[in-house]
Amino acid sequence: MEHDKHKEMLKQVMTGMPKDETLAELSELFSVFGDSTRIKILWALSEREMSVCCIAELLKMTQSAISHQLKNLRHAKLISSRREGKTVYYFLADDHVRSIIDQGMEHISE
Amino acid sequence: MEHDKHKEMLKQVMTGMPKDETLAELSELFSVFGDSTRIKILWALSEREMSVCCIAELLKMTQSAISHQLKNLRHAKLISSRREGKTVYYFLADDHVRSIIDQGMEHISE
DNA sequence: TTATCATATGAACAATCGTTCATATGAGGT
DNA sequence: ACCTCATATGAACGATTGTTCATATGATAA
Repeated sequence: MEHDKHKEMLKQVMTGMPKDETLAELSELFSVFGDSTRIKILWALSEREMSVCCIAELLKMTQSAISHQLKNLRHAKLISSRREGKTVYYFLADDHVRSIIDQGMEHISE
Repeated sequence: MEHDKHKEMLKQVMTGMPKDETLAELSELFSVFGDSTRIKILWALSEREMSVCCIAELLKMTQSAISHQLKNLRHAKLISSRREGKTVYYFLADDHVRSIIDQGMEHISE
């Protein structure tokens, strides 16, 4: 029957799909990339590690705004930090970050 | 001087950075992936093309909610559609989509 | 200690977002 | 014409988000 084949098909797609929790985690990851301030920060850090005020100066934004966003990025484990005296240097946690950005770039430029 | 080297460094990072418009476009792309409903839809469509009501049934969500999200995905050029009688079938616009998702998946599973 | 510089953080605000509900459009079928 | 099924859409709602402002913490120097 037609209806049975339909249900069969839905079931098949369902079983291939990762569990809700995983997909939620995935969308959370992408939403971190979904803000231009954070993208700029990530890009800057992919060039070299930087202090908070340096990033703020580079992006012409408030130190507070940057600090808040660094918190988000740190929470998503995309960046790490290192303290040297008064200043804190931030850097990319791994190079998945850059490859995700590059993949997105590739999609845009077509 | 120390201060000149700092400005030099900032300038160098700036020149390497894509222009604001591009980064805004990039973050908009990622924010489309930044919602679990949309991720689920994209995943489903990466398995096979599907009608609106089929997606709604699969995700146990309202037809309206799905339709609104399909609009977002279509606007981001991640999906296309094909009409067959009364029903409209949606499918992935290209396979960048799947590779972006896979890249994200790779980051999560570590 | 006190002063200063670098960074972090909490509250408040406007703006954006995803869903729901009601309704509109559009394409058959009778 | 009418009815029905599939899809689209506008308004409204609560929820989340990014920035600002004010203030707190933390580290160094005097």
